[in-house]
Amino acid sequence: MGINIFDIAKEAEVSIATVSKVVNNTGRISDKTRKKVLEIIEKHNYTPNSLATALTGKFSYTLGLIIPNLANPFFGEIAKSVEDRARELGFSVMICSTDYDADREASYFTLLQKKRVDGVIILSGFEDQQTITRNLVKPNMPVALIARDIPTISINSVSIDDFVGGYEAAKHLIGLGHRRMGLIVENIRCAKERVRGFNQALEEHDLQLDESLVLLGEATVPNGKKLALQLLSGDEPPTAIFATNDLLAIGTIQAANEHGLKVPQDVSVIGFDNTMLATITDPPLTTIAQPMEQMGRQIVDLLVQELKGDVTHKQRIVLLPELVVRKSTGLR
Amino acid sequence: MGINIFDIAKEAEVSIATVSKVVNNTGRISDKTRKKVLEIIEKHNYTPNSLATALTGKFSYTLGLIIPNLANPFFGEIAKSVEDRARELGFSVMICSTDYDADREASYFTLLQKKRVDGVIILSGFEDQQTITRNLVKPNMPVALIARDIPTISINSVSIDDFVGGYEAAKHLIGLGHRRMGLIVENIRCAKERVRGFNQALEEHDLQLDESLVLLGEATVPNGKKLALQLLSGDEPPTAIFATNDLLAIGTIQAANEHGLKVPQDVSVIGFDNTMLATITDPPLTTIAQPMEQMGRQIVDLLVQELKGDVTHKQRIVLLPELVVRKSTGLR
DNA sequence: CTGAAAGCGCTAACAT
DNA sequence: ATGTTAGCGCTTTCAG
Repeated sequence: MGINIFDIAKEAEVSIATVSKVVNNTGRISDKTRKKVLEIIEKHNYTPNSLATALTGKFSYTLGLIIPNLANPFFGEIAKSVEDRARELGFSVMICSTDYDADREASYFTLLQKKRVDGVIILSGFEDQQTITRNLVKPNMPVALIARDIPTISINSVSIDDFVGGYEAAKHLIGLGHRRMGLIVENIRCAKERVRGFNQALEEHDLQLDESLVLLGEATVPNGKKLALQLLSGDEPPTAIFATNDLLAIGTIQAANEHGLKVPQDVSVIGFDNTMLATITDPPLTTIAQPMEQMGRQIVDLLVQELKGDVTHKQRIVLLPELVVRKSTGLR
Repeated sequence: MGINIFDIAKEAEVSIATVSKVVNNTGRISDKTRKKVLEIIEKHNYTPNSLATALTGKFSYTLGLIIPNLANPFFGEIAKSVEDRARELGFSVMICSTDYDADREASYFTLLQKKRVDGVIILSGFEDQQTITRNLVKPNMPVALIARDIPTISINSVSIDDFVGGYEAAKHLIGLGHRRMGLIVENIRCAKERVRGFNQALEEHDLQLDESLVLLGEATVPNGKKLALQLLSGDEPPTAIFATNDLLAIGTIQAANEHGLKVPQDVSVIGFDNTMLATITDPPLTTIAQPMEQMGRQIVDLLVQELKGDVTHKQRIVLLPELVVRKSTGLR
């Protein structure tokens, strides 16, 4: 194949060690030889084989990112930010879409080990403590969690305070005069935290959630629509609906429209995430914002610090979500 | 670090060659030894170091994907489909976001070479023939283009017929009685093809494009809005606007709303791509659909065929776009 | 059917 | 300041 370190060494009339040293800027090399070697390198457009480098050295400078589905803008934005930051720090990222398939998620663990990535960032579809613990912590591979958290294990993570997010959502709705709320909830742990926070605010106002207005389901627009329709066509429909992510909220708006209800006049809708989707619906979606950009950055920083050994203790960074008021919520 | 082929060989009381053979199912091994080796492998959860394998063997089983911005759903959907198919074929994908930065795009070429990926799929922000030719074709690295095409070089590619897409858009609008059209065009070659197709349909109907109604700009929602506002507040505003992608079209709908115009009663809007965004706007967007899923699949197939040497001749696959009529276009 | 040994391209002690 | 050499973990002839 291509040209290698020996070819350069020979042509420059030095040893491969010397070439290696000028390439990596290590050891002491006279300006003269350095220049000469650099010239030959330039001339042949030589670039070290990082597979060999990784095999020898400490790092492969590659990170794995395990994520449910890139086609979902929430994950897309996070992936983008992870890749951006990784690149700044000199790491490439290998991307693994699980499509919410637990087996696939597990098999990626193995694959990433084989590929000798230096660390793995997980945005799991589940929060199956078992899978993660068994597969990654055991082989002693640096792992970091993003947007999900497993409180029981010691692991670097960046997430938001879901409880507060739910709390804020409820407070906003209550402030607008709503008393009877419907919930559309994705079936994952963090969504349930949001519901807990929501409930807390309710209780503080002596309000109580009607359990029959809490619907669980997979996070897609059509599914949000289906569930919202169910909510809206009941005997005593809610005057406001909290969906635990933007996709579900958008489905809810669609359902309202289809049901002949105006948002927000007839029913208020509030989402969660603040993806770009929230800005393009009509009406634009009031939602609880997650700082996706920042989360991606920080998780990479944490992971890289860990694997470089800069920092020995693990961190759990919890960011605070923020209410973004647009036009989908209004006075009761 | 971890356990390696020697450890397995020792414990199984065979040579490393034997272990290698059972792992790769090559050579002839007695069932007895095979079983024994497999047992030890299982016991220690041994998994070969793919860096070493790649260093020796022919393939690294890794592909590079160069793409502008994962946060854009169009790219996200393509990335997902590429990753899915790659995985089915046993390849991982290294993802590289260029953010429409030519330097960054170029530097990724080099990086991917160093990492010894087996091939690269490019969805470039530009269609700078130079960059691609210089950096990839020269070092003899298999490259495939998706959603973009460079007619002048011999390279595997999957794209759609942009000309036909534009033609269809115009035909649809003309059929609805529109005569005065505005265009919002992303400043890349394929978008201009779409405009050419659009023009062709116009000419066939003895219509002529008013050049002052053709605006160029970067493909973002806010920018689409800005440009559309410009179009809409002119002396003789168009009755229909063709935006060369969904993002721009969404901005256009927003501009219309803000300008007090109803879509489609006062102005029709048609987009391009058919991302999930098109379904959630109000009104839902009429658009020209690209089969993103299929494009991703096919480009991976093409690239893998090429690098495995299964197929020697290059292919240029051109898919046909399809008009998807929703609610953003109506009778003049 | 199995094993010895020569690489793959590079880094990092250790000499010189 | 530069070179020698022993790995890194694996595949693959080539002998036996």
